[in-house]
Amino acid sequence: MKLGEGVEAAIHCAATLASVEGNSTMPGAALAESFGLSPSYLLKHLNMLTAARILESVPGPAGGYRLARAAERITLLDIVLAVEGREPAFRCGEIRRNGPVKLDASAYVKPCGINAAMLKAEAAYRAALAETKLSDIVATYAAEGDPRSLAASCAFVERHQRPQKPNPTTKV
Amino acid sequence: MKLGEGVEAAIHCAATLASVEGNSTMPGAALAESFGLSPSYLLKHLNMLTAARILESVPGPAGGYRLARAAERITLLDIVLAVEGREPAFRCGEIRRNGPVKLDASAYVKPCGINAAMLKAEAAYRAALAETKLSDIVATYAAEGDPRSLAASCAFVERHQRPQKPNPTTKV
DNA sequence: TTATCGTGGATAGATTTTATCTGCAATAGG
DNA sequence: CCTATTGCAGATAAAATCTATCCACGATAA
Repeated sequence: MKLGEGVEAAIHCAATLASVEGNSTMPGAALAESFGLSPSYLLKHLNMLTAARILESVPGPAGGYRLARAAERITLLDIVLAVEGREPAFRCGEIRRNGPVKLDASAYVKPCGINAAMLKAEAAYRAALAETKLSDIVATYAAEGDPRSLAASCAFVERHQRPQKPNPTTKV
Repeated sequence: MKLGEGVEAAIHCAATLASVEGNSTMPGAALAESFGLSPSYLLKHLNMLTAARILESVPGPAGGYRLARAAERITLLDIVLAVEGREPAFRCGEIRRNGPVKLDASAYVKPCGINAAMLKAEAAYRAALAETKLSDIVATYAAEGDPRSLAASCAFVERHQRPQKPNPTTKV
């Protein structure tokens, strides 16, 4: 069981974008630089977040990314599912049917108990992720993070964020 | 996020071995046949279970595998960790340090909040897995499974299990 | 018009997963 | 002792996935 590195990048980027003021945006290249990531590859993950309506993107110069809704309404589960996909980690192959004795399909109408137990555990995992909001991450960082790190992040955001024209159609 | 297919195979095999009487064993080839799996590959997973002291193996003709302890004392978590490894699914790459501004390491003594949140969710996952015992799986199967499937499984175990000499050193 | 930005597709290298085979050690039974 | 069966370790390789890069394209602010 393993999560791709994109999850870590996506959460960090989303947390950074939560610090961007108003409807300003931040270019993907700046986000990549902010965490020492490959820009081309990070865009793939940011794209996943955009497709999942977690981020909004603005093309053109002075464009970039911003949160699609308030950080209070974005959970870690939203981000993880957007990047890793919505399929459960445990996929039942129904190998119980593959024995030497072939039974009628009616013998397997009841769901596999092993699958049920695994999915139940995964539901607990997702519930825990759903409990943590992006705003919690940011708040914890602001409250407990090192002041130097905090100052550096704020300066970086300040330097790279770009104000947008008020746009009625995309306005929150 | 994905679990290997070996997990499903391992749990099914362990559940099957829970039905073996006394200290009898069942060969890996029989277990593979029981679920239509590749024998060579299944042995790899069974080996993981043996290394984790979940199964015991007996070499030689009339040898095979059996549970190393009672099914009541084996949880799904034991099996999942044995097969998939004990490392957490989310691995923090500390990308927060990789920005353009290099800070002293002392700025990062506090653990990354994102990592903490992800590991907390994973702890919930593991706790849920730890709550389910192998004996629960078997009991549910016996109580709710289709009688035909149940009968076929029992017959298969009956046919392939092999009694062992009483061995004081390995005795439970 | 130009330069900047996001999007999508093609591509390729690295890593992991899945699977097979072989030789080896252990051992029950003759 | 001999043989057949079984588990074990290692090499190997095919397949899938993850990571990473590049380029052509459309959008748009200045």
